[in-house]
Amino acid sequence: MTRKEEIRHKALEIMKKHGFNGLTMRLLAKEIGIEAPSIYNHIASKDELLEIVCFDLASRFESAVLEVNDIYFNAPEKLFMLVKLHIEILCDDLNASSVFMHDWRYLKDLKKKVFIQQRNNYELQIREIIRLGIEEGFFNEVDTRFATITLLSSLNSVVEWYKPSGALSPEQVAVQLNQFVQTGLRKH
Amino acid sequence: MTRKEEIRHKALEIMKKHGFNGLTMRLLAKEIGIEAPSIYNHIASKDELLEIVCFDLASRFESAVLEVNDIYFNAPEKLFMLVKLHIEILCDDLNASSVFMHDWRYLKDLKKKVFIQQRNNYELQIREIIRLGIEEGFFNEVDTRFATITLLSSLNSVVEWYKPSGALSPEQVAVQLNQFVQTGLRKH
DNA sequence: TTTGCAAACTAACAATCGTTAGTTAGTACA
DNA sequence: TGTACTAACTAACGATTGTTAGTTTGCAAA
Repeated sequence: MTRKEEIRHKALEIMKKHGFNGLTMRLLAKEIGIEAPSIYNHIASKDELLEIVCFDLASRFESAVLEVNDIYFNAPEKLFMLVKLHIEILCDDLNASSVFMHDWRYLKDLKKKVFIQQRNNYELQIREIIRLGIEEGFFNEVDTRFATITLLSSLNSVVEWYKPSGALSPEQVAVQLNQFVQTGLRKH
Repeated sequence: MTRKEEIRHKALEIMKKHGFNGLTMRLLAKEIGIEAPSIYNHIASKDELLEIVCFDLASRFESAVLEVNDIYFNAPEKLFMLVKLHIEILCDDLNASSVFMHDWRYLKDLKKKVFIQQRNNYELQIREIIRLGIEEGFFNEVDTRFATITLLSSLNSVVEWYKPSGALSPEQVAVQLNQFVQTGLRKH
């Protein structure tokens, strides 16, 4: 692992724990074992650390939904596939995912604007899957925006509790979440 | 509205927009039309502003779940009642709710510990409702911890999109959310 | 052996933060 | 009128922040 990678990795760890504002360059440096200004031999700014995480994950989510819309055909299947990919991405780096969820709001004005736009686009494509499901007669006639946001919140909660050391694989979590959002708690 | 109330109200507005760290006493003062140090004639500290919001809401949630467990009898009914009360509390002050969701992590060590404990207690009581629902044969045999966290995430997402000026009342939102978590997206 | 570069260092700057001290103006009440 | 209190003010403190400038060290290539 290069120094730059080490810095990014440690920065994510601290950000997950203390939030973006709780990450100080002096603390980050101390954890690595160097002095704060030395960090700037490897990265451009503190903001950059946040931007890279946010936009990297955003683009991965975007790829996922594009993939889903390319291949799978009916809406319940599409949704299941999306849930799987979404959870897979989240669990791939839980520190990054946590920062992505909580700290994107500390992006600077322009970057924040772009980020929100990407996120909205992701949401729109999920809405389309749900709309399709209604059209196909598989889903209840819910408000698609409402359903999408609620769905995503359910999925994203994974970053709050998932432990790689636990019993469930990301795939298994996805199956459970898929059941939750598709069939709900009630038996029938 | 007294000055103190005005300060708290404006502080919530700023915190919702910029987070706890984005709230500075100078900005807060400016928005009110006084100087920063004057604020301290009315409040003890910046931290206090956060603590009051967090613990006020926490205790309201706790009351709600106690009320539910006192009165209503079967699990699906209990759950519906809880969803209604939860959404009602969230929508009562959306600024406060947003801060409650995002900024509790900036509570100081001891306060944070107590807060997490209260939140865990709330979650535990909801788990109990779900466990009851499984026992009664109404709910699928899900992992109760998983279900509770997922459920709560769904409910809490309301603070991200609900607008009092919109078409839906909190009650109507609760009905939709209840349907979502109990019966899911799929038709049967 | 010399040169060049990567990556660390020390020192410090300018800005901003929450907060305190000390003071002043206005107002209600004795 | 005199007194006490509320709520504002100005000035400033001490700490912390991200970051820059300038320097030093070690190593690899010429």
